[in-house]
Amino acid sequence: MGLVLYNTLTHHKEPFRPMRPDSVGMYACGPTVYDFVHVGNARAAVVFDLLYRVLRRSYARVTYVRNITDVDDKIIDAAKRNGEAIESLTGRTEKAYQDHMAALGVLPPTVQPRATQHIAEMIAMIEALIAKGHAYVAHGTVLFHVPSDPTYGELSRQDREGMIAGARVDVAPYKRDPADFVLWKSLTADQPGWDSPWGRGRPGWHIECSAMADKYLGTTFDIHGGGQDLIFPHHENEIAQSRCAHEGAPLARYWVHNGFITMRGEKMAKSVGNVVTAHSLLQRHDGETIRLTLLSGHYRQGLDWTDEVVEQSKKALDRWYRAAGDAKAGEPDDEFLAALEDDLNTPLAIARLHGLADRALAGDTAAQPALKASAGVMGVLAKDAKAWFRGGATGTDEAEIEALIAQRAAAKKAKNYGEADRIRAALEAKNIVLEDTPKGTSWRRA
RNA sequence: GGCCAGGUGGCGGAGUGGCUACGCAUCGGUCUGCAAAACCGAGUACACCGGUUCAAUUCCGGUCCUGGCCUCCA
Repeated sequence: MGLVLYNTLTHHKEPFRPMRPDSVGMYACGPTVYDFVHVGNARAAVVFDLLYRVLRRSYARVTYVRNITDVDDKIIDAAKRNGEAIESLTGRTEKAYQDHMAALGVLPPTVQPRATQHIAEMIAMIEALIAKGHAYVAHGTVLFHVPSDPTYGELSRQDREGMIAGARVDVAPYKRDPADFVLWKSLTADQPGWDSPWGRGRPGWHIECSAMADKYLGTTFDIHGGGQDLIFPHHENEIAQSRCAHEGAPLARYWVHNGFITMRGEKMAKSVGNVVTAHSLLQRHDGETIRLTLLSGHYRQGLDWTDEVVEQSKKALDRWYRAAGDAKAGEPDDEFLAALEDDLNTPLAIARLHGLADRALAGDTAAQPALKASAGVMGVLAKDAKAWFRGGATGTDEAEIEALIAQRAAAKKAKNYGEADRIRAALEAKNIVLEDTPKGTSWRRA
């Protein structure tokens, strides 16, 4: 079969063929580190992590680059508000991000470059753009001249008229064209910045991705990913900068964009005030539950975040852990893999996992290793079953639970079912569920 | 206004020109002291209006509605 991906550039699903037979280069836009990421940011990370995992099955070398944006107005503002040094804020936020991603089963990318460590590369690219007539300097600020790139707008299918008609275009007086955007922003001496050929300043938003992608993946690479809201202007501008700096060579061959997380149908965003952070969710749910919820809908569709969908994912994982038992991972199921290779059709893949669980529960021992391995490709079912059902601190001592189970067994033997049910209810109140089997009573945390 | 996605059963959510998606919830049953888990069974869907077709939820056109982007944004 082989992987098929929907390419935003062409609006079609296309068979994925890398530039080189055995290696793939992929870039995904990472976080701006000034605060905890929300579920929407987590979705992007999980989606591209899944793509990374799928690619690694078929290609010997996959280079996955995910940047860390550690220079930005929001960072400077947040640091000022906190009375904290910028490096302190970005350092501790990045640490939290790495921890949260690990909890969600997101593998570390091959490279996680930081913007502040690539200022020289950005300056070099800006100089090249000026030399080629695609950028100009105005009052210490360097701007990309959009009309100098005749193919501008290809990704978002926006023409310049459309852009300018948008109410929020900032038509600064020093711009030659309303659509021109900043490559290097001039700053006064007291603001955090770097020296450059155009004076003190800091890079514009888009240039870091172009410069770092060039450094780690080369002029043209295979896949570029990000959230749908980055299509315009961020990715459009990245494309323009890189192509113009590289004599027309395209930046990326496949563009992959994930849909949004919504709350009651509305986009999750700080400005709306409806964000749920990964941090807060991880305090209430296992990372696998959150990850499966994020993958429960197709990545290009919107996903409305509710307690119900999280609960459904929890139940699915309970069932799979029960079905897989202590089996070691074997080979993933072919139909499952085919679903993932069809543009990451995770809902269909999940249906396949349910099918494997059915077989495993019916006593097909071959289905257990297949279930474990298949779910593993999706980054879930990675723990052992006992840890899944009994893990998590609830403050109830396990010895105490066993003692109560023994008491209940005695009561049952004496046909004192009132007492037996009382003990069971008392444990249930502590979130402990008992299951009587022919081999005795077992327990799990709900 | 321009551009881009969508509207599937109580809910979540795939997919297909004719054949049960799947899951959650619900109802009935098996099992159980009763539960839990598991299993069996039940059921309902494809926004609306036209068109193409032997046949459309699936293709085409139109209408209505929802969400996103239009230089903060995953």
